[in-house]
Amino acid sequence: MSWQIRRVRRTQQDRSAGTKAALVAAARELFATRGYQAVPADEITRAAGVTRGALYHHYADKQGLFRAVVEELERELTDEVGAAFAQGTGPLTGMALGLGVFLDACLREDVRRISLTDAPAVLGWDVWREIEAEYGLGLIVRVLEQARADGLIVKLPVPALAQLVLSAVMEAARMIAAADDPARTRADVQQVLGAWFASLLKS
Amino acid sequence: MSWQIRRVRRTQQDRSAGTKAALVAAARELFATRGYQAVPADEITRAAGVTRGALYHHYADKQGLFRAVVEELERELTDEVGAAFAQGTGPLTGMALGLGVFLDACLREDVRRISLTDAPAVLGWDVWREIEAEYGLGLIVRVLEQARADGLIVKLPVPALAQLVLSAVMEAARMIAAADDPARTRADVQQVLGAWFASLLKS
DNA sequence: TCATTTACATACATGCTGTACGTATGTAAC
DNA sequence: GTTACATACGTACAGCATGTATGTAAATGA
Repeated sequence: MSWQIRRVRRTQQDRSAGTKAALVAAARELFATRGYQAVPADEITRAAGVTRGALYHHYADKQGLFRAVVEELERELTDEVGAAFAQGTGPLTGMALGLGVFLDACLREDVRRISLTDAPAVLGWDVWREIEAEYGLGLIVRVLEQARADGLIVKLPVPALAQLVLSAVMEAARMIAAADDPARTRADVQQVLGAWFASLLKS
Repeated sequence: MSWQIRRVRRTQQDRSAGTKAALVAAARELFATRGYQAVPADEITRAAGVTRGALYHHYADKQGLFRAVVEELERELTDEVGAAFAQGTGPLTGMALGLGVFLDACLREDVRRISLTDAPAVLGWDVWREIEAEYGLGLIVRVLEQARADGLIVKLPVPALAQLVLSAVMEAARMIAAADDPARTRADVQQVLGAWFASLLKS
């Protein structure tokens, strides 16, 4: 009988899930603070306690890992905003609540740097759009379609409207993040966006 | 008497201006078709008929050259849009004309790829914003301030409004460029933006 | 005309990515 | 349980791109 440490037997799925989670978590933190380009893959794997071999086994390339990080972030964000929206009594108050939660979330370093700054450039706008369609944009489209079905908003092409609203909201978040006076900037953009949203209402 | 080609004597300013122009022109074309990251500096200099030595003599780094390209593009764009705006009888018709010219211009490969896609990521949003403030954003701010001074539009914080309008217009251009049916998409976004702009008018 | 600065070329050092290949661990058949 | 295979990872290597250091030719000014 030996006292040597006996390696616990883990299933392959567990191993994969564990290292992938470690990679995504490490990458998320490093990308958030220093940006995609400035972080070598080697540093990510070291932080995750593995080597580059593991990375290139689970992901096609560095972009693949980045995409996994982006999707995790988007999923979280959409859940938060969706939950806030659901707190509202109707689509209108819901939109205001959702906007607030979103703008708050966009102050976090990871969201700012990864989703708002790097994602479109690293993945390309087409892939980025594809992801957005499933998360943030999808949420807005559903809300707007519901509101139009209820006869609450004017007749406008919903897909185009949703996309433009999303881009404006994201730009608003970037402005707040970069502003000298974030509180004032936030008030300004909320006023502008609020006026726009109000103009969508049927009189 | 020799038949050998005699090198014309050129001033240093001419030499510099010539190679810088050649570098910017070559870089502009290559960046437009394949994007900043995918184009090695060596390829640019070869297309310009010089070596990397010339590049690093005139610009601090590859980004420096990219920035020069971006500024040239922005200058041209702002001139075109500004001219279209001036054709209008008032700020309102001018805005419509300017929007049309801008959306057309954004279909060009160089504008799409360099200004709309790569610029923010390569230069960083802060530098990009700085450039925009001098060109496109500057134009919109002047127009809006004039319109407000004339009592034509409602009271909203102009800087925030201008920035959000610009981002929406740029996103509209990206949408058209990426669309399966550009004509229809263009009609849709113009309808949405038109409705927004109209809502800014004082009743 | 000679010294000095400017414009460029060449050669080099470094860092990062992706791949080829080797090894260890889990999994399934007999 | 042993054998055969698949999966998960580590290591070593090759290629490429950037930026810099250094050398050379052209222009400028005294």
